[in-house]
Amino acid sequence: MAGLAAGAAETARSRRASPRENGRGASLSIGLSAVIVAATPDEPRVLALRNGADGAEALPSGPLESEHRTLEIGLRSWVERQTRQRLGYVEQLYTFGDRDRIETDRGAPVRALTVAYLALVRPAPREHGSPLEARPGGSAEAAWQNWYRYFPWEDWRAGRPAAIPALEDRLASWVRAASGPERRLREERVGLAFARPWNDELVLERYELLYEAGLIGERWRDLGRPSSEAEMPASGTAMAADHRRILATAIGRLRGKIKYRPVVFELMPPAFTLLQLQRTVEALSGVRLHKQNFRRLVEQQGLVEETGEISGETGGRPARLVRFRRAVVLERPAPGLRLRTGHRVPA
Amino acid sequence: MAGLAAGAAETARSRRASPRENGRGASLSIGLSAVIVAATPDEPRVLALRNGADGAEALPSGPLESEHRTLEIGLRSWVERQTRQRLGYVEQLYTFGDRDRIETDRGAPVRALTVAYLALVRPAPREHGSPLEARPGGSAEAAWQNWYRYFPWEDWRAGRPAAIPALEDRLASWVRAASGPERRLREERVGLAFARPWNDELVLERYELLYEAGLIGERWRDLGRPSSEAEMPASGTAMAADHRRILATAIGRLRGKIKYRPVVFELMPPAFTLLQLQRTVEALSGVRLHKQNFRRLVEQQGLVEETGEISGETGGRPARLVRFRRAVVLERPAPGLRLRTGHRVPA
DNA sequence: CCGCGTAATGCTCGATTTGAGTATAAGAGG
DNA sequence: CCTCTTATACTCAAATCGAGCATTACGCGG
Repeated sequence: MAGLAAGAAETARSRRASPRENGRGASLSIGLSAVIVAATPDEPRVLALRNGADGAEALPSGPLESEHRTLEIGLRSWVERQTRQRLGYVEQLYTFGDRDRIETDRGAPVRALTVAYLALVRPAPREHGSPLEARPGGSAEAAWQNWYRYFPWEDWRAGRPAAIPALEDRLASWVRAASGPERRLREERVGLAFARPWNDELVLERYELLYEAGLIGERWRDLGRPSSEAEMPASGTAMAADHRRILATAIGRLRGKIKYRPVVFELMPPAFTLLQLQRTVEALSGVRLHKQNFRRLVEQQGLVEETGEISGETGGRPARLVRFRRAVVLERPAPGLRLRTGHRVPA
Repeated sequence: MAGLAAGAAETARSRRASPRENGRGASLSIGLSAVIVAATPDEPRVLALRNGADGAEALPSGPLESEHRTLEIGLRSWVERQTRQRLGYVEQLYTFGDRDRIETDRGAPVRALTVAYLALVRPAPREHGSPLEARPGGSAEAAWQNWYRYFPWEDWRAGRPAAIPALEDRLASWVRAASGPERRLREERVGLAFARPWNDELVLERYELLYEAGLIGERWRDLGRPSSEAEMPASGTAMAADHRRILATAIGRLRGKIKYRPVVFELMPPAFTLLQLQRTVEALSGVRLHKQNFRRLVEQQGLVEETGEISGETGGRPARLVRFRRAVVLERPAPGLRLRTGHRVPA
């Protein structure tokens, strides 16, 4: 958790503010990047631009400008200009600043500091359940992408992903390639990240392992060596710079957060059925859930309330439409703690 | 959670790198700040410098330098130079960057971006249980401070803090001072942040409410108006710039994190008794815990293991000394989730 | 109108976990 | 040996969980 491994990237990023001279001779640029997430009951989606400097897909990003009062405002305005997508829920993710996160400004190297954000958007009503528009409007290059395109090993909804065995094989040899304490360390990291039962939150940890083991395209690009496709079985689509690492951070954070904050509802339409909710959670977390217990949880936690309406679109028996019950935020301290009241003394 | 309220501060900060010109005319500086936490069974402590520009206490901080390969390395080196304190566990907290977080460089305003970190340090063996050295060595101005000095309303270990009634009174009038939807909003925010039962994690939310309501010294300083002490009943010691906000962020994060990650152990000596552990958790979270249930939790979760030794220092019957059981990280997905395995289908 | 297929919803039930105690053990100090 | 203080064991009802089975209600193809 503490500290991300260094992710090198000499790829130039477009649209940055012109860099400033650092008193000590190096240059510095500050960027804002956004992981913009939407979801249907089938697919978790992220907004990507097709215009990476090297043609790779990229996250919407732009420079911090002085007229932006706060970082978040800067981000919102950039995103809206770039993708014509209005942002609702926004939270700061992480600030990436390794020295080797370099871009070039007219040939001069520039240290790139990027403050990354996670944003959740609600699909237009008719889109929930049907595919989202591929083109969210605005910049012609912005498109919604199923995020498992970048992380095929993260989707366990239909059972163990086909990519896993090959990846585990390669990881095992990567472990064997080391010796002594380093080997034990690798062993432990792999064991934790790929343990059964599957831990859906370790998205970043898995990405970093695969990166270090040379199973991620970006790794070879960052090293300046050609990537031999054969070496990377089903390792997903590459992205510009370290955007895939940022995306991994976002997915892990979101998967964790839905378990103790009612953030899923930021992705749901105003009214929905319990199965739609369940499928959306499943899409995000990449695992299947037990239907009856899921509804029991949602209902007895008071997360939703009746709208009184009925959906006919189910394909089976019609379902009640419910909506998010805002009051729950005032009632539960934060659904799902450790240290329950039983550990506390009445005071 | 999404977005921090703007925290203004025209106080100059010392020891920043010289600012760089921003293409658009404004200047920018990047700082690293550290909330360094230690704990005894009695007191949660934070390392503070006594040398704020206006004499206020400040968090250790310094500029990002180009020779630092990563932000975290830069932070560590700064802290070690400034306080002679070696850092163990370090995690990035938040990046603060409101435009009005300004410092001045020879008269010119500079936008200050600060990447804040949370660090946990283990006291020297003999210090756990006895007071920490006031002077951690290194810079003569660094001193450990009980963090409740800055947040008197956060310590409920001895029952409702004396400061609370006055603060709630003042908050109630602040709520009444608004009307319409703004009033309802304030009402809800206060209701949530100060609800019974007390929610120990809402440290930042409470600080921001008190700040907005004018009950925090920094507010008046930031507005450039004299703070009438009478208006601020028991509102704690002020800090330089927005350091108290950063500290609030850190405390809230730490209080939340101990509930699902074994981070407390980063603050414990190698061997300790269960009561020492309990008291440390209580000191951090500011609430008292049920002794028997606390031990049951710790033991049956497998968080600790016997050392075989016995402590004589208890004041009562001698206690077993235990140590953190590292293996727990490999066993439990993350002690304390929602969505237990019962919601998952075997796949 | 019947029988499927597909979902929605209801309900059960043993196994754990929790919340809140009570009871007993083992030192130190007088 | 009495008291104070803390450690540690054990209890027990209530709530929650994990895993199912059973029933209901549409649309649709005959």
